[in-house]
Amino acid sequence: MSHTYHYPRPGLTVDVVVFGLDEDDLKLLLVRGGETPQRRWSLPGGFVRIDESLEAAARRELVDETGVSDIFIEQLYTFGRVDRDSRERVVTVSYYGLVNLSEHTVTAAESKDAAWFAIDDMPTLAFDHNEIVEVATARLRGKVRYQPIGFELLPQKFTLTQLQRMYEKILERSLDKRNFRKKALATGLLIELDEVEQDVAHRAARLYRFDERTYRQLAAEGTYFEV
Amino acid sequence: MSHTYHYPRPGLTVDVVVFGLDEDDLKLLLVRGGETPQRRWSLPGGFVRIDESLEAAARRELVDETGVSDIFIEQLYTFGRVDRDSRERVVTVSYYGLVNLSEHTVTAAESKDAAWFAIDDMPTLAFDHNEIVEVATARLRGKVRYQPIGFELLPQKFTLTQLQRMYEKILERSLDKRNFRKKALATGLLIELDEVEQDVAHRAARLYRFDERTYRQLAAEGTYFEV
DNA sequence: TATACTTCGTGTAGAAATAACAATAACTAC
DNA sequence: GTAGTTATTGTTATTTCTACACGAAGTATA
Repeated sequence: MSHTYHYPRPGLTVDVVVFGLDEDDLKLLLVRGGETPQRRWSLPGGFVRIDESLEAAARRELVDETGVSDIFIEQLYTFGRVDRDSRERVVTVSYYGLVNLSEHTVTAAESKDAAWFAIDDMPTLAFDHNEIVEVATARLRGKVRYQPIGFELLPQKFTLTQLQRMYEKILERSLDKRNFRKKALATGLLIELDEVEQDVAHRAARLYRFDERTYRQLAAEGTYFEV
Repeated sequence: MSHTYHYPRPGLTVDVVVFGLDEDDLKLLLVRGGETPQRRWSLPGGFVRIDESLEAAARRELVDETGVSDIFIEQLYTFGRVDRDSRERVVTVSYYGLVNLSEHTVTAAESKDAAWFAIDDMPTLAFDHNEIVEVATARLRGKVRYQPIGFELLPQKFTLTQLQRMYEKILERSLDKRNFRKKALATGLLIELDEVEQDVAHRAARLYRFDERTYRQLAAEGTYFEV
């Protein structure tokens, strides 16, 4: 690694693909700042400062541009095509994040030109952001099969039907109810609560919560979880 | 993404973790340039130029520093801890690569201060490079289970025993011979050749080669391969 | 040319995981 | 109390996985 380097440096940014789930759809958080060419919608993100880590930059930009804070994020991929931004050379480190829309009300969103879009009804984004979203979607689909990250999309207390719907929306196929419940419970990662859902016009379903403690134990042993 | 940005920019480098396999071990390609603090061994890598893609930069640095060219590489992870290089802020995009040591003779290596190290007998590396190697090893172990990338580590023509040894070295556990062979053949990704290995002091094993054509077809359909 | 040595190549049976399938129970709304 | 909606639960056939051992093929050498 040569340290005496005097050439111009590529710019370095972070961009965040935030997935949210509501009763209907898997959604994506986009912003429309004044700075993007053609005022296109784009992913929240911005330049990395000299004194902050990549993840810190991603969280900072996310709060600044959308008001969304304290969510699960994870690094996705780094995009560095020379012409990905027509104005100048910029390399971007992308992150993806998961939120449950019911508990995380994105209050600041509207006023700041941020909005949720259904994932299969998205505008053309600025730069290569559509490509980043595709990579993020593929990663989510792949990862959800062997790591229980999907819980980040649900409220703390959820029903097995909600859990199943979540998987069905991410994987884009329907799952057998009885088999799904057997497998989900067999992971040992669900804690059955003494509560049922409220205000439904039919038999109320039992509520469960994710067992983080057991998860961390199993994860440390390198165990896999599949659904 | 704010475009009017006048703060100092982090440096941007690439680093490559190259795995090689010989009869004995899984090995790693390291360099000892004059520029690293304490003249420690480090991963081949260097600054990204303004007019080249990340992968191009990784390949260029790899050739320059080790003479190794035209190998399989894939992006791994981007490391951006603020203090990962004590001299200045540098973010590095890491790649991992796979070569078969028998066919790829690294001629230029010795003269350029490059050498192969057995993966479980490595020196302390410069910067956070030991951490990068750990992430690369974990990725390789994870990935080899559901994508047939391991073939990059073998010569074009190989025996089933060689294939099995390769998996055993990567996964660090022994596999059952009969079950392994059944599964490997069942993937449909092996082409049986009309040749056997040469110059062995015992019954010679049949040679196979990897069926890239079939692989690409199956990969396009999103099929998984497990061993 | 026989004998020792090494690796190659192969099948089966029990266990476990997976996939397909529907009827009754609980509760709400009217 | 009746209609409507969703919750909850078990069995069986199929597939996949795991454990396990021996004769065949070829080389080396006495």
